[in-house]
Amino acid sequence: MYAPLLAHIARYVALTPEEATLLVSYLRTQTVARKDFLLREGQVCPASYFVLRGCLRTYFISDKGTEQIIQFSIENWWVSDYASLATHMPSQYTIQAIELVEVVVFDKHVQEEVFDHIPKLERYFRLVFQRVAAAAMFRGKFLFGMSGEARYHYFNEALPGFVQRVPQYMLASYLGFTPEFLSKIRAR
Amino acid sequence: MYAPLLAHIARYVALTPEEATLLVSYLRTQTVARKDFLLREGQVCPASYFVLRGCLRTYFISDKGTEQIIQFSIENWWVSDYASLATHMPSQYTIQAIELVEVVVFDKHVQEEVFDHIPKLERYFRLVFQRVAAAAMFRGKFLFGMSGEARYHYFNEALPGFVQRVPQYMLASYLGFTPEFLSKIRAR
DNA sequence: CGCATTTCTTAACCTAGATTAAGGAGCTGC
DNA sequence: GCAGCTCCTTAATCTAGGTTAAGAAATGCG
Repeated sequence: MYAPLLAHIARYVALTPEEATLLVSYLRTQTVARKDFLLREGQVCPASYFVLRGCLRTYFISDKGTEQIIQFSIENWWVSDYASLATHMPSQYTIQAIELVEVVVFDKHVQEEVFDHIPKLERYFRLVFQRVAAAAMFRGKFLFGMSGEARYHYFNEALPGFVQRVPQYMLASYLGFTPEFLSKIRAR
Repeated sequence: MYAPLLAHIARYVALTPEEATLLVSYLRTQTVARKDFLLREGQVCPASYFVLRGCLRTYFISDKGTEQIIQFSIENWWVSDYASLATHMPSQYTIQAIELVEVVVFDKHVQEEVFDHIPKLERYFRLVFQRVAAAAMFRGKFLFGMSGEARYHYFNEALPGFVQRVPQYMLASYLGFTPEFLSKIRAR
């Protein structure tokens, strides 16, 4: 049940069996049905989530009422609204399951205790977030450095399985254009 | 010289005087003249930098040969190319001073030793990067959720001093449109 | 299995922002 | 102080992608 998370942690830091057991005692898992929500706009984000299985999307509602996806989260990814988590402000984002999803829940109210007891996890999360910082830079390059059509082709070549896995209208939203435009690209 | 950095760290973790002295012994400062570079495209990024004074921009060269800014870094910000730092691959970005800049240099080759000796810094950086993750989500909302003109007005109201501080053509690049379009917005 | 809903495609028309060109204002360096 | 460079503005024209509408295909549920 927690094996994928422990394996992921092991890539960065070596937990002793005692530390692993202790960590697991603070965690729980949650299953989210397709189309169900991990976080709804207006809620205070209560936890960080590690994706064991499935795919989630994080989106907000634009002024025009459309759903603008800013990230997908698949297996071995951490997902949350970190601003809401830290400040207890209501979130402006929605995190929804695109397919049946299973996550490990790392509740906010246990996080400090866990870090106190297992300081190695500070390092683990520092490294995880450092990759997030790198990915943010890359996404900037991706969005600004390529036309919409170029972004689609790049993404399709880099992650063909993923492209098959999500609805086209969601992919279009994430890539920054409309479903109609994506259809036009694909028809060329 | 290092007081702003130590003050920034103190917001997140309490270092003992010994830890602070030890940390400082691993650091150095660097002054970068206006228009000079902290990192050039093609270099392996050698350090993380904390901005003591001044402003830097991180950009890449687009296919059209234009400079596309993905971030500015002002006082109390950490800046680097985290992908290059971690992987030793040549960076695809350039980090350049917009005005005279002074930074604290946290060299890659001392980082592990520093974290070993001062584990509290793992927490400090975890918290710093967690804010970076939150900022990345916000930037997604900002870029996708507003028109170019709305982005300019929002930014101008949120950070008027900053808008005065950087050349218009750089601001336009960061906000995702051309200098001519920015002139048009301002003329309305 | 049928029907309702969701997803995708197509195309005509529209527009936010890009491109191009030209010139003025401000700044910098000698 | 002036020449050259950098920055900014203006406007005509163009285009990448948006909007709107309609309908087909796929999916899901009872």
